[in-house]
Amino acid sequence: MAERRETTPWALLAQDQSPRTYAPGQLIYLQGTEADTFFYLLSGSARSYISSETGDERVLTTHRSGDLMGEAAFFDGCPRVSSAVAVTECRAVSIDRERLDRVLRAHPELALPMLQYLARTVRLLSDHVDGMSFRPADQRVARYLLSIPPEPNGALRCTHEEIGAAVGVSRVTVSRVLGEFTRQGWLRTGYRALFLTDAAALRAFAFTD
Amino acid sequence: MAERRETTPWALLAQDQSPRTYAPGQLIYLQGTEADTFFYLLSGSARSYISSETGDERVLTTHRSGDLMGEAAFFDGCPRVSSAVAVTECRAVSIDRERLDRVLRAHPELALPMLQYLARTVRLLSDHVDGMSFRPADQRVARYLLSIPPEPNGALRCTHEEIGAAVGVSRVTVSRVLGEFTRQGWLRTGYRALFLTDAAALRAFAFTD
DNA sequence: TCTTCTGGGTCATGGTCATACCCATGCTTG
DNA sequence: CAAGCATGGGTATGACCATGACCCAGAAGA
Repeated sequence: MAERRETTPWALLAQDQSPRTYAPGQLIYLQGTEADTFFYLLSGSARSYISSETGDERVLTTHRSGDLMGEAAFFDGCPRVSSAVAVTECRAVSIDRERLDRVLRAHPELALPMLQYLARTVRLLSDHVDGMSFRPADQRVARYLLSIPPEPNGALRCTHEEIGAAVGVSRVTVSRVLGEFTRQGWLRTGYRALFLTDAAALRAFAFTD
Repeated sequence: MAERRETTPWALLAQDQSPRTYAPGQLIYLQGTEADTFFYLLSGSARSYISSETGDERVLTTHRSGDLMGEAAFFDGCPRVSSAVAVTECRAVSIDRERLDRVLRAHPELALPMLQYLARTVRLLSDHVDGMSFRPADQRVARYLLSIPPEPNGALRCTHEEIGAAVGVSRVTVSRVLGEFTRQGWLRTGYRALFLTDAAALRAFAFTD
């Protein structure tokens, strides 16, 4: 994950393109709409999620600066499978077919990293399927906690609702599970923040059968 | 789906490669192992699935001739996320990094269809996540039935176990759901086969909220 | 300061589905 | 034709988790 923070190959895509700024909470693209562009996120973070007709949402991933967004739907030419919203203020350039063709013709070596990037998305989604098929709610929560990049002071800044949306359980269940973890001495809760006090134990729990 | 049956761009990958034959049930690659090749399926069909430590299996997709297999793990260089086994007798060529590099250098126009193919995999997995997050078991089963290519006589050749593994429910639940569908007059059951007697009604059920 | 809002904790209730049995049926092989 | 085995189907039980309801605490805004 960390190596993606280096200069990405996507810089070539963004050349001469003026980025657009998105305010926190602003929609970047909407599930079901035509995907004639994809995005290269220059700064900020954004969430992509799928939503049901009843309004339930399932967060697929949180994109950070340097990531691509919406490439999958773009490449296979079908409607967007997910929506994306800015979490923090974001700057992103959008790339259309004409531009991609041009850049890819000029820099064919870009194809491999793009395939690699798309493959990572496949892996991410496979993990979701694996989790929902085989892991109970508490393990899914544990794994999600371990996947969040902590703040400098070690705090995991997230609400129960967010965790629930990410792993596919209700807010209530998250609350119950976190209570259990606290009782085990694996974490401590602050206001809208969590602190792992025994990450090793939590990890052991998360990855046992 | 049907257009994939035409001549695929992957023929270029297979040139001068001698295909290997897999007997029905034979393992093609194993979840968790290193992914130093991927496969181009020339004939037959194969299933890819993820499995838990307890032996439960979740079928992700059934590959047919003309498909690629195992590209995702190959491209991001991590262990295989799924296993694959031959369903019928299969012929497939395996492509390693050295060969891919060579072909891609000679035919850069191959990159786009590969991106497109990988993107379809992303969509497929997103549908799995969507289904498991938002759809009850009976709708998932209905959708799966509608997605099976029927035999010439209209029969859907599948066992309850297969259906269950594909949509992530137990054999028992499949049995219960199919019983309900039969009672509704939407389908008729034969030995190891199903016949849709009112596909329209089933479709309506499958795609209502 | 008072109000409002959002996030968090907890309960009872119920739905959904897995598990573990059991039995029925129809291929299949000796 | 018989035995054997795999598949299909039924049922009771219980685990798991969502739902709706309610209350509380801290933050934010007037």
